[in-house]
Amino acid sequence: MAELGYKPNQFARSLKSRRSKTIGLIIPFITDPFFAEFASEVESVARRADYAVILATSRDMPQFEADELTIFERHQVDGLLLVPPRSELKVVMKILRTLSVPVVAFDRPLAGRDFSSVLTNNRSAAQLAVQHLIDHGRRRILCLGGDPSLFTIQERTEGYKSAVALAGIEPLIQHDVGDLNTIVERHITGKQKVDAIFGLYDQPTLIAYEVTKGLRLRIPEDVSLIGFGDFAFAAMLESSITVVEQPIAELARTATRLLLDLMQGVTRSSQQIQIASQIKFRRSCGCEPPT
Amino acid sequence: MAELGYKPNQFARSLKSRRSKTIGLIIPFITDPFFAEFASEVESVARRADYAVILATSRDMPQFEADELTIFERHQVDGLLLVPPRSELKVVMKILRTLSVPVVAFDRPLAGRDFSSVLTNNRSAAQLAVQHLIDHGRRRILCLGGDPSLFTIQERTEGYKSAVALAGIEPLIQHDVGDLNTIVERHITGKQKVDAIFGLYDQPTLIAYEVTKGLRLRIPEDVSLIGFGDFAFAAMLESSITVVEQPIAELARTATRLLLDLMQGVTRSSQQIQIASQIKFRRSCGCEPPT
DNA sequence: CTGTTAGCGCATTCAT
DNA sequence: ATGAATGCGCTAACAG
Repeated sequence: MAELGYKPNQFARSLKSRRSKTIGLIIPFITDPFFAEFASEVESVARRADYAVILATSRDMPQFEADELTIFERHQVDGLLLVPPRSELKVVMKILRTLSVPVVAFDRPLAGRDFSSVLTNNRSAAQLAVQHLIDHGRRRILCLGGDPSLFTIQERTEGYKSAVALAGIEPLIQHDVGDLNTIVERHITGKQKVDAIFGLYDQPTLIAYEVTKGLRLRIPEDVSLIGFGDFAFAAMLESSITVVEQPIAELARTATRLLLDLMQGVTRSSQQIQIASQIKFRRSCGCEPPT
Repeated sequence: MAELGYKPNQFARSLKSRRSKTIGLIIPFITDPFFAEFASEVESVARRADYAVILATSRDMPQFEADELTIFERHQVDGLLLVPPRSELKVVMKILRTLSVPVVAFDRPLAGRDFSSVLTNNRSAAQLAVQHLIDHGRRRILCLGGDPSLFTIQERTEGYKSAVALAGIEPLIQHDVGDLNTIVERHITGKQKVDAIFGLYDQPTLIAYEVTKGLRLRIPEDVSLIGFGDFAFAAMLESSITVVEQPIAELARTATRLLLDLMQGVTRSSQQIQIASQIKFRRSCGCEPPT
């Protein structure tokens, strides 16, 4: 009979079943390549399970997030995938608790331990990366960039601290304060010259690279460089940049599947899943990677 | 009374009103910075008008697009914003016509002239950019990269052709065929050396830059460079890259507002809107831009 | 101007 | 097995 062009009405169906076949996705910025790839995978997995994805961006502002949560509440999403902003407002947590649908936090945990989360090993991966710089004989390692109020930046910074502490090296940390170009320039030309830089995310990594090259210093000979987080151009640069590569697609698929499982009652209890990031060896650390 | 925590049920409301307060957004790839910024603005404008955005990615495959359209149909989106894939399948056009909601095409037009669209002046902006290279005294200008089956690439290529034709210069076009690195290398070192490159989108522009720098040629002295489409790193590179800057945010806001107007019946007839891209002068073309 | 009611289209129950 | 009836929660029409 469907040949007569019968189309079930989703509204009526939802009214009855109380399910919208929709999941909500809240990320800080869709223009950040990390979150863009995340969103892309979420959408792909969700659609295969016949769920539509409603997108919202929080700009890392808890108030925005709260607004979006109420929108999702109105639209009756069946599940929620979100990257929590830096601080969890009471408002937000309250909405999350009243929201009667499964929630999975991505990239950053949610305060309460009763929420599921899918994270990567920021701390140990950062430690390994910095350890690698030390193995290359580096002793003055600058830890560069990042908003220290973000969970991931905090964790990576801790990893850096552990690595240098183990080697008896004094930590040297410059988070996002003022102009990174100037900061980098000061540290690679001053009397207390730095011989390696660990970029806490893609932006400072690239700045470190460009400033160094611009001052006619060699990478990795004069300054060795590793960044946290891969980015499209890292491999294309003349001295290709060694990075900690986060398995974004796998993280995203895991998070989405976990959410779908929770929604279908397959999994009941909340889960904290951690997936390891790996170092992607290229030239900037001092290794000659296999081609 | 709402203090007792009354929440209207969107399903029931939609069942009655026949409107979902939802718009559908189909883009080729959310991981493409151009479309990511587009999506970001769409979401922002839509939310201010109290509409939720359902995201779908077509991967530039008409079949994917058709699938997504049927999903949107089921979810009863009130309007549709899409970047049409290269060729319009009959299937797709048929669905679009049966879909009884307003449709706005973005970045690329839809075959039928009865669809609204918001585009930029790919052709004339490209022509101006190439003309600018010619004004810098360049005569051997390589037009590089891009899928020639895409509308935007075709238009930009036409702009290039017009500019060189006016100057009596032989066109030299290499679309995406094989390894761009090799192609660039051959063209800047061969006997028929190229003295300028026009990148048709960000990727080939950056490849042109890196290959040139890697071969120790100077930009802009040896090779002058302009790219179509700005990208985050273009301004950060040592020889900052002059680009045709598309007003993405404005394009996106215009498209979304047009869609909202169509949905609310404010605007009835379909509109073709074109917004001009501007050249963003930096160093790679040979200009010394004001700082 | 406030209060009651019918019906949106589906899914589920109950009767046949 | 197939078929008729009820209600999901809201909105709009209508009655008091």
